[in-house]
Amino acid sequence: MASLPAGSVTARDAKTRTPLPRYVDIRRAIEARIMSGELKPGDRIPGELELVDAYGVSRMTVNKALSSLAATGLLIRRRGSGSFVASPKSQETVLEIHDIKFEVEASGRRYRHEVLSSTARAATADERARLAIGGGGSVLALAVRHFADNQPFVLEDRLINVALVPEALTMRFDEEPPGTWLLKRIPWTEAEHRIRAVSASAKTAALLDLRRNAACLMIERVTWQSGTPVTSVQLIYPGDRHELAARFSPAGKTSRSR
Amino acid sequence: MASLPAGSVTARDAKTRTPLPRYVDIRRAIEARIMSGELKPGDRIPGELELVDAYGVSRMTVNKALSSLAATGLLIRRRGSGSFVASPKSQETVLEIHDIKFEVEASGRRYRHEVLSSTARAATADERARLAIGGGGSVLALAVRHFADNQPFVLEDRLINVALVPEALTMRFDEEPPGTWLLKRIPWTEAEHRIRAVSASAKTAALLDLRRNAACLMIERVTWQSGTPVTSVQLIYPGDRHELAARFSPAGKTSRSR
DNA sequence: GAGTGGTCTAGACCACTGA
DNA sequence: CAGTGGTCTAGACCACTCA
Repeated sequence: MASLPAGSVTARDAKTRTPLPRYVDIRRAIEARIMSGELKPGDRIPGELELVDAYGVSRMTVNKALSSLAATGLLIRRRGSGSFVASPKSQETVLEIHDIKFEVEASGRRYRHEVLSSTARAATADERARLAIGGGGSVLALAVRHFADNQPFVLEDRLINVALVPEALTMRFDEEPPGTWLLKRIPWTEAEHRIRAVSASAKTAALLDLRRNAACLMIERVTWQSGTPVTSVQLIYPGDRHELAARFSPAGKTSRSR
Repeated sequence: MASLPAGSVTARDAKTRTPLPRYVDIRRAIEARIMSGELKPGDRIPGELELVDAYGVSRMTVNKALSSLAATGLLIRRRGSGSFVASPKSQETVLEIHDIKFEVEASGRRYRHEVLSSTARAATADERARLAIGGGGSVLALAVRHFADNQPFVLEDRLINVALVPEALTMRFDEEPPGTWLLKRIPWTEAEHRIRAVSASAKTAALLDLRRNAACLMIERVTWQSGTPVTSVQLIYPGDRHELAARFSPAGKTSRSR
């Protein structure tokens, strides 16, 4: 362990309940050097062995600190050459998209939904494109309206891949909305979200109790299970009654949604 | 090392370039058991020591596999009791929000911007609220219009905390838009995004070359550096010309934006 | 070839949960 | 109490990069 751990024995003994793990200390120290501008994008940071000396810990511990910094995109690590401060190319944020029932109830309002239509049929060309399933596939198409305290909250337009979830055909979805049911029923491995703003069509406006052409937030999501499409859903929220919020810090995975 | 590693020596020797790390093997195996429905939300998965036996690896390796599953939210780990399959409460997705110049050029279009106005002044009450700075703070308020191939692409309305970034006052931002400059200049530690749909005001519509009341996607972002607000920006995109897209798989951090 | 990061091991001590 | 996960160590071998 060479000489003494050089300067920052850090605030471990500052009577935190359980002292911070050493790797968190180290991670924060490096973060701070980046945030302060001492280390700029592209700069090389000390190698693992140097940090082992500097902090008096084992290499695994340093590695854990650096790996977690790399995982959050603050560092680029290159085997054979070193670790470098990443140049921030984008703001990343974690969007947490909740189940609608959960979302409504979390805001203290009463949840209710109604199934507007439910049709099992061969997928149209358009639907095959949305779900990315081959020809001959059949789908269950559902339209659902969700309410919060009796006010229309969101319109749901959903396709379910019947080949993968045949039980869906026997469900009526009047107790539990299809999204909630599917979430419990089928674990997903991949999801793709698209978010955009659209003007309410006459029909949408009527169902959501809006003026025609009112701005709406549209979220489209396609969900796969190991490459097989499970479901595709289009959610239309009244623009003035809903927002997506996400908070993100590269250090500690935080996020809040509403 | 007890008896032989039980069954799955896995596909390590299946002539992949570099064989998969063992912890990835193990992570995938457990993922598969969750995806297949064999393990359902709330179920307890084998303890680390059992997995050590089952896979014939050291405990650190098992720990790495399980920790990464916990990090992506597939598992809940509780010291003293065990690891459990998480009940998916939300769809999480990583939204990658790029610098506007980068975004436009990535789509193969020519980028251009113009500064519509630039004012340094004491923050109004409203602005103090947006930026969450105390009274007496002063801000640089900027309005910028961004173009893609000479078509209006997005309107930017930005406040910069002058106390933190005084150099901003001397910048004219006609070479480089303020967002790009700030991103390089000030590293951020926290960001909050709000996304909603709004109708274009008369002024917005004129600037973006839209009908009045056209649906627009509005992204608001506040950025902090260790608790101090850096900048707040409001971006208004024409709803029919822009969408946010994000792809996410819990296993391997992927995401795509446009 | 020296230095880097990626992975792995076989131990260890601890804090916490549950019976 | 025995079992769990969280952390840590002091080694090790490897693939890779760069001078």
